[in-house]
Amino acid sequence: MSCHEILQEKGHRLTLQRMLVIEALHNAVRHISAEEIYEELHRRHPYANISTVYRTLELLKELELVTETDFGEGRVRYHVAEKGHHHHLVCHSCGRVADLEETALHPLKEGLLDEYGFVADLRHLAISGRCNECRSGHETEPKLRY
Amino acid sequence: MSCHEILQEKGHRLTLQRMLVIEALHNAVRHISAEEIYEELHRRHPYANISTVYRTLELLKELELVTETDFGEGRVRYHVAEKGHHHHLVCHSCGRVADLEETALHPLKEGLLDEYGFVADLRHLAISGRCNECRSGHETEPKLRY
DNA sequence: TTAAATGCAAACGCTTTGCAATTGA
DNA sequence: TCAATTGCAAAGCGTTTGCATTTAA
Repeated sequence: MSCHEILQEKGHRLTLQRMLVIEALHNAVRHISAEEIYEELHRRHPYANISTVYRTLELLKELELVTETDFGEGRVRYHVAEKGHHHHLVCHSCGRVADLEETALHPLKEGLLDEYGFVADLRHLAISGRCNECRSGHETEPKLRY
Repeated sequence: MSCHEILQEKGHRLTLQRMLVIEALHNAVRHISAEEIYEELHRRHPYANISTVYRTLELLKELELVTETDFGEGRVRYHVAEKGHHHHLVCHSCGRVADLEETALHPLKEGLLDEYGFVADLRHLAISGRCNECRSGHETEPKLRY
C-alpha cells in the first residue's frame, strides 16, 4: 500500500503539499533533510511553507512511513521506511557515510533482549568513527553522503 | 592527574568559572546538561554567563576530559570521562535510562573493524527502545534518569 | 604586561506555535 | 458544510559569536 493510500485510510487528507513532500522523500537518492524537502516543494508550489513540511514529517513519522536518523549534523534526516532499514557508519574525518545492513546489529539486539529484557529500536542508527580510507591515510573526498 | 592539572599543563588558565564547571560535572550523580551546569555555576558566581559554560565544555571535550551523550532530548549531556565509559538504554515509554557496560558493545566494535575497517567511536552511545518494566506492563515512574 | 578568558547582547539555525484563511472529503 | 490543513509571522530553544572588559600567569 502506498503512502497516499495509508494517509487516506487513516483519515488524513491528501493535500498537494503532502503529496509533494512524499514525492520528495521517494525521489531522494539518500537521506533528505526538512530544508531540502522544502526546497523541492517550493520549486513546484512557491506558496508552500516550511512549517507544512515539518507538520507532514511529524505525521509520516507517527504513521511509521518515514524514519528519522541523526547523523550528528544538528538536524535530522528522513528516509522512506519501505525502502528498508539499514544503519550508517559516519566517518568524523571525511564525513563519508557508509551503509551497514540491518542484520549487522541483530546479535546486539538479541543480546540486549536476553540480558536486559530491552527491546532496542535499532532502525536507523548512525555510528560515528573513522573509516578505512581515513585510517590508511588515503583520505579522499567522499562521493556520497547521508 | 586531575582536570585542573591537565588544563594548566596544556597551557589553559585556571579560572574560577572553569573550576566551578568542573566541580559541577564531578558532583553530578548522572549526566548533566549545559543549562544545569550553568544553574550550579550561577548559584555561586551570579555574574557568570552561560556562554562561558559552553566554551568550557568545548575545551573539556577537546582535552577528552568529558564525554557528550545525546539522549534524544534536543540537547546533549556531559559526563566526566575518568568516571568511565558506558552506554545507555533509553526507554521511550517511561524515559528511564539504564547503563550498559562498555564491554557489551565490544563484539560489535570488533565486527565493524574486521568487516569494514571502521573504527567505531562507541564511548557513550544511547540506544533507544522499550524497557523490561514497560514491556511487561508494570510501567512505573523511573527513579533515575540520565 | 599581555594573551587568554569572560560577560554581555545579539544572532544563529532548526523547529514549533497561534491564529486567521483556505480546502478536501 | 466544516473540521482538517495551510500560510504566515512570531517565538522558542539550545547554542554560538563579536566585541569590549577583565584577569591569570
